[in-house]
Amino acid sequence: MYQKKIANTLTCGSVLTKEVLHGKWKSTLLACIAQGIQRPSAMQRMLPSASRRVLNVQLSELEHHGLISKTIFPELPPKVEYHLTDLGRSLLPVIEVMEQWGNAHRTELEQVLAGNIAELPG
Amino acid sequence: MYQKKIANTLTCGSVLTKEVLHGKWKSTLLACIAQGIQRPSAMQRMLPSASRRVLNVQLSELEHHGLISKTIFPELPPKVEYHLTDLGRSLLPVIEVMEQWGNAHRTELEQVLAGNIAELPG
DNA sequence: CGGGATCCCCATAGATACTG
DNA sequence: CAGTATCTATGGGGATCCCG
Repeated sequence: MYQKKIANTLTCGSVLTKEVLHGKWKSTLLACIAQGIQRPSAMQRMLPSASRRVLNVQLSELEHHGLISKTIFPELPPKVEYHLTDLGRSLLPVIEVMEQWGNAHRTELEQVLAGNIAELPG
Repeated sequence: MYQKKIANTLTCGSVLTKEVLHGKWKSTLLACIAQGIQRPSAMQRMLPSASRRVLNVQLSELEHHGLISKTIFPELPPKVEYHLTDLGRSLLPVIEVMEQWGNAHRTELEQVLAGNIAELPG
């Protein structure tokens, strides 16, 4: 048996995950929702540097990807809440790992990424 | 003490990590190198759908970010090898986690991502 | 309050061709 | 074999305005 090139299993999975997290605010949004920030206006207050449109776009994508669910309350004024789905919840540990690696190497990384990362939320 | 908005620790780290992995082929390249595929020509054979230029660009970025090191052998024909740095090696478990999540939910994800993901290496 | 629609910029990355 | 220069296309994301 040949070594089957690169372990497809290794590459593909991470590509899928990257695809799901692809978008400037997605991981942040998931973190927000996980913390109980469920309404669009609250998220916007959380992330002042993100435009409303982009938030909407990315929330739609997250919803479409099955990571979050959207509840519309037919009230006045309008009210919307987002919640994590099981799939979304299962992604949290992954984000947490990325989180920890990023924090562990923050010093080195910020030096090198300087300029690319204008505004970190914090 | 107020709750300090969103846990900065949670968001920032993952943003840094995402930034480092940002690029179509980066995680794949890291996986390649980790598996002992160290020469550009070999990587290109591995990833026929990636152009030479893009691979070079992304390898440069990885190098600049301190994840890999580049060794140039002053021979003829030219020979170059890339190796993981300690920082790069430390990122492998993270990729592995992303990998596993992606594989675990492959079925659901591929349905939804259909179209976005044209060609998975595998 | 929540959500489009439109316009515009720029970074990513593909194709191609050329140099050491 | 390795790397670079141009040109181009695509799409992510910012700003702004308007509608339920």
